[in-house]
Amino acid sequence: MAQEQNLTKNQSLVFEKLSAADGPMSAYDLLDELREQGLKAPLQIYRALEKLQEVDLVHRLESMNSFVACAQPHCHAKTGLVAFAICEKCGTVSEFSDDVVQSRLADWATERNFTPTKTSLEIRGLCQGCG
Amino acid sequence: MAQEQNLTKNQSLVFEKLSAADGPMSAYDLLDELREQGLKAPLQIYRALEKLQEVDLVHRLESMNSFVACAQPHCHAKTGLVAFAICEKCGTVSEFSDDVVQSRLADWATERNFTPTKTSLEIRGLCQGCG
DNA sequence: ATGCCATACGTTATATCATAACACAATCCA
DNA sequence: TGGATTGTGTTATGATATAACGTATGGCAT
Repeated sequence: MAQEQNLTKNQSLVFEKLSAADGPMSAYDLLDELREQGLKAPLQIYRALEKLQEVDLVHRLESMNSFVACAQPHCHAKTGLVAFAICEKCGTVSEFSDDVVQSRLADWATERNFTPTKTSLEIRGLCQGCG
Repeated sequence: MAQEQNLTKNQSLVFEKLSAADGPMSAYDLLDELREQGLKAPLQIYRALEKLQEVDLVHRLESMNSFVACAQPHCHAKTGLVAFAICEKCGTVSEFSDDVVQSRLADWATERNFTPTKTSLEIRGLCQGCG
């Protein structure tokens, strides 16, 4: 944390909105909800999101072009690999990580001299309540 | 296999083009290259891609909004989970699968009564030659 | 304090990716 | 034979993302 202290106005607005949401939001969702705070252009959102991803406060869900506030900023910055389970019915996103998966992937990369920069792991499906 | 026999004209065109390519292509890349074969609209491409994904001849790379021909249609249809390593410099995509990763994720899902429909696992980074 | 650098901001315009809606054609097979 | 399913073609539109430009702000070494 403490990172949250360093955020600029736009970054804070986006982060607060995303944290308050109960699920993922697209950049344009965020823009719509932040117009009354003075934000007017997509780039303002995308730039804030870019920074927030850099400092691990926000994750991008590649499979649905949207964004979520990180569930536990403190932990995951260390663990590296973050995975998501996304319910296609109710939209709930569960964030988790798995050391075994992580090390298997690290092994794969090491064996092939592949240098990973970012990994995305997303499971689409139906959650307990919706299954 | 044999599946390739059942493809329609548009599906074949898209699959052939994608198979001949040495890397991923976007839907609009495909459209540009298939105009001379008579394809004119994005939907013709997207519909073909949709079918090709259903029969496991093509994969979608979520992190880059593009598509690749499946490296080994016969095997992967069984294995279920397919992972990709994507070089951000040269664009090369390596397809692989890992039973351990797969079973860990299956366990996670089972424990939570989550019913997976599709999983995407993509590692961005630099390949051996580009690292 | 001055000048420089890195970072963020605001704005307009544009690029890129994807689907809705409608009408028509081909095929299967009950 | 006629209904269901799947594929097609077309136009229009929606949704997501970035380029390019200029300005402003804050740190910090001189």
